[in-house]
Amino acid sequence: MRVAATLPVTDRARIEGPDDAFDRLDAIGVIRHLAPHESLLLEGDCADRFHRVLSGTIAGYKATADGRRQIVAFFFPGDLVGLTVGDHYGYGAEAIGRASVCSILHTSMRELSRQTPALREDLLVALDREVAAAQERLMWLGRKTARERLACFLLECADRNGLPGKDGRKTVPLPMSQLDIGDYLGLASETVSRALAQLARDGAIEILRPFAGVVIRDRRRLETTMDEGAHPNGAGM
Amino acid sequence: MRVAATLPVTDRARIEGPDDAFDRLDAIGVIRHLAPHESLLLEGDCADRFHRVLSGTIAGYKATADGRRQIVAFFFPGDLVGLTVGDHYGYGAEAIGRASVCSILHTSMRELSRQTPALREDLLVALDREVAAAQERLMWLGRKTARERLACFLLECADRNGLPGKDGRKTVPLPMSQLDIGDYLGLASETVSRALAQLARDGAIEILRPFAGVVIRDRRRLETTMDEGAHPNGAGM
DNA sequence: CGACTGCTTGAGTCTGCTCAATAAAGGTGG
DNA sequence: CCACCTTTATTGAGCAGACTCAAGCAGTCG
Repeated sequence: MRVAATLPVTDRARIEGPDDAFDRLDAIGVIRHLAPHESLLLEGDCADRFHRVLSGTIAGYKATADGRRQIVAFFFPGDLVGLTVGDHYGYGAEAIGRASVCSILHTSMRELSRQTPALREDLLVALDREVAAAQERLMWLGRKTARERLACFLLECADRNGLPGKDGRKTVPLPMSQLDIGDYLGLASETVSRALAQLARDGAIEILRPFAGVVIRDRRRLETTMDEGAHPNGAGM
Repeated sequence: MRVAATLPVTDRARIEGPDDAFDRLDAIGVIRHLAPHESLLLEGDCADRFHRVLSGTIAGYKATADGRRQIVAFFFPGDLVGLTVGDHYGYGAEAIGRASVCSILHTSMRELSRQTPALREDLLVALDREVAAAQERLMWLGRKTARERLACFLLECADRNGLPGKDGRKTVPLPMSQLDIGDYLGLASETVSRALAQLARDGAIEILRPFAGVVIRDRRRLETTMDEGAHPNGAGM
């Protein structure tokens, strides 16, 4: 898990980071390359496989009939997309930019996990993490202001994909558009833009131009912004 | 899973509903009775056991330093509380009213699952359902209006705990307070009260007085309300 | 080098918030 | 059994955070 985001990836790219049994998945899967915005799977589709991200970023989303969209997760290299034991996917998924994945059929997976019991355990861990992540974000969406959500998001991204810099600074690549960030945080894209601008004005971050990420300039300040109080929607105090 | 909500429960109560391997858990667990608002586990505590709800309702929640609270799940009889493979709980949990649970140590669980491989599978299914539920609710909190969230919530409760009535009507017991519902839906309790009142005015539901649930009077109308459009926060169109 | 897409910024507005006061239940103890 | 206190639900008034709409500005790509 956890890699520098978008690296040129050869056909059999190795994901860096702590070795988990998932590395073995690459051997039984099929590589697929995705163009920007190309769909990987649709909500409600019959779930006969899942995908391991090799490069790029994948967005998992739910949509309503009238066009509203909620991104339920961003998947980075090493992450598993479309993991479920049900028979239908709970969310759709599409590539943010160019991306590549390794697709594993449930049937192949079952076979492999007979030989490698550790895989079952790791699957449990992966699902567990997904639960924790989703529940953490329920807190964001239900009880935090736009600024707080942004701060939480940036710190999460920093911890997952941040590139270390001098004296605690981190460059955080954000491959997704501000519209996508809004759909992830339950905000309008304009609100994302304004909140980012304000964090930059406050000296917490620096925005990379043209927009491609941020540099964390004052992590402490960002962390206090995560919980500064004020009130999610509506009114005064 | 799925039972009539609050029944007088004897020490070794049997949960109704489709037999799952979890019934076996009751044999290796310890019964515990909880008073209203009594805490079952704390967020961040060392996770050495989980709990199966026997009777009553349990709320799983996260809280910020400044007192904001987000309920991440309601647990009804048959549900598993505090299920994780990590070593710390991701949320706290407390009883809504009187409740009883069966507490299973991870060590006992491991032992039992060696004998009963089906348990491992069911655990996966349980976690998978938790993921799906949390992600569904991300959509509610991120992209739905107060009325829509309420409609979604009532229909979810109806499907889990609803008591069938004549011609499609269902009595839906709601053991939690409106404040709890608000903390579940990311709303103020006043907003819950107002949204319920409006649904009742529209003829979709009938509110049981004193507040203890609702009767679904027009399910079709509730279902269209789930997605009626309009816009989550803020402004006009 | 246009046409697009994505980001920024401004103006105005609505949803859901806070604060506040009242009413209705529930629990407790005399 | 009733008075009292606490907790929960209702309803009103007013406010503000985040929305929509709209215009303007880069960058990017064909």
